Amino acid sequence: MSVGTRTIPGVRVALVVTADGGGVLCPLAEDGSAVGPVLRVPDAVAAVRERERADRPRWVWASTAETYPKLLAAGVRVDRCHDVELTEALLCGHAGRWGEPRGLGAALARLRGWPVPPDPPARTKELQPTLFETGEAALPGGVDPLEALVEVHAEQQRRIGGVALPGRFRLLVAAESAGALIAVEMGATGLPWRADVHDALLVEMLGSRSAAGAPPRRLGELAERISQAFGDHRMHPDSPAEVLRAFAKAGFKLSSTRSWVLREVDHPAVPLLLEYKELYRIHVAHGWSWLASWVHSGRFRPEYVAGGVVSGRWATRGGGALQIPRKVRGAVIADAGWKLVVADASQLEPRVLAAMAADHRLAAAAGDGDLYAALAADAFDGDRARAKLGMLGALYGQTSGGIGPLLATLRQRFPAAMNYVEHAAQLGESGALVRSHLGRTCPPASVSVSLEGSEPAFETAATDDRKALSAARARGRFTRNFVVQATAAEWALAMLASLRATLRELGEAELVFFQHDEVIVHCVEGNAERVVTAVHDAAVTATRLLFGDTPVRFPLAATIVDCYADAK
DNA sequence: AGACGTTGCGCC
DNA sequence: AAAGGGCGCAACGTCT
Repeated sequence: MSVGTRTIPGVRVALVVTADGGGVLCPLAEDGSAVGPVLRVPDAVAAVRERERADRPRWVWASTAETYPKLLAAGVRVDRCHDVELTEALLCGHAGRWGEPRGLGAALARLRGWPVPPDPPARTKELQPTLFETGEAALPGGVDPLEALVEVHAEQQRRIGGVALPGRFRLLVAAESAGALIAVEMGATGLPWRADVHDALLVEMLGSRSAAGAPPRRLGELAERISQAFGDHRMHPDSPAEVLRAFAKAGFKLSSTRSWVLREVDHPAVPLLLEYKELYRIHVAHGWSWLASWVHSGRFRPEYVAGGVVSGRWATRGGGALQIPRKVRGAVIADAGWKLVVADASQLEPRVLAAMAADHRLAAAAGDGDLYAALAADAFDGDRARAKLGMLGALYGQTSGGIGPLLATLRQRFPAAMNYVEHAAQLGESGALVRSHLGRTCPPASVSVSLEGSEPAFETAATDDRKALSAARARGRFTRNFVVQATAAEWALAMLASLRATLRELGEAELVFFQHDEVIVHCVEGNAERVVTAVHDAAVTATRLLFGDTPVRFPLAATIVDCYADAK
């Protein structure tokens, strides 16, 4: 079937998919102006497939999360897109108007000075309708969806050109949009997951399953022994309140039942409780009911939410995909004849800081090996644990736990890097906004914090001052970490997008998992070595895209394994 | 009963 | 003396 799209010029193509599966397309120039006629086709999927085959334009659409699953379900993958919704959120954030409705309807309303409608509620996987939906419902009556899309996109391109560092922001928009494509693809592909192996792991840890409603055998036994340790006082070990009461009866006043609090208590129930907590956690969070809800046909298919975290990290909806406990990773096993390539960026955040701050001394000290070991040799008398503690303290704004001397050492050895995070913290404390390397902007403080102007008239004033100071410090820790975490997320997205492009050329290799600084590729055995090379190349590409010719190295450790648990 | 906040722990 | 960033999830407690 020919829809004639090959003849349409334009590096971008705006696309609206209508409820009946038809499509409306319009070729655009880079600046968003239409450079060809609007084309109506009866089959949007076929039109996209054909145009993609021809010259892989950048698809401009309202929402990747909304449109792409349907294309993908029909077997159509696209190379690039511009996600209007995600871009709108980035632009609003950059302008200090964080959290405003980001949908096409809202963006158009702002543009035309109309009342801004709220975003339609996010649709979850389970609630996906069977037909295409284009967000038309979110547009005021009488507005042509394609017209709205083209108009908003052109305005976005203009706004992008007006930010302080437009080149970087363009990269951010491209990376965010690529991330949205990958999130949909990865959610559809799923992570190879052997339910039989998972079940065996659970039985090994928790004991066999009991009758419905009853805990697994070992959990039940532990609960029984815990009760005995409290003098046959019947209790639920998973209820913090009951545990506190039981300890109080035994003469221990505890501030909480956190494991590090329990560890300090000399009582026979403590080791049993600690073991119970660990197993109970596995049972409720990644036990048999998780397995039944989330693993089907040998795949764990979580729903990834690109741009779901303010720092640009992904979130997930359901399944807890970003918190897979190490103890169940043994169930992640490659298909027969296939391998897993597990790659993670080593100490990504300190390296990102070194690059952002152009701290050549930190770059040189880090090299391309174990950053903390190198730092330890360089400044901490070989004590790697202290080097790591100090660096993480600097990134998170920690001051307690006796790390003061460590921070002092770092400040002395790497002033550029330390000044960078200190400055970000000061900006946050004074109420200013901070941005990532590519221009993602932090949200404003929800409660405005003012250090000045408090009237010390009553005795509560001192308390208020303390509260305000504490809130300002918390804000400073947030902005301090934001600049690094958000830039690390950008590096990871750029790496992922580059890797995806290479894997498409390679074939028989698919991205199956991504978590902040770690990626898993599932590929035929014969491709594994090439995938490892692709991973390393992607790291180099991402580094160059973000930081140009920085001396900072971003090693990406990749291992070829059959089972996720065997990596690192 | 349902909304919402808190606790505690999993991951980075 | 303390003052550790970002999430998701399940269970519990409180309010409505």
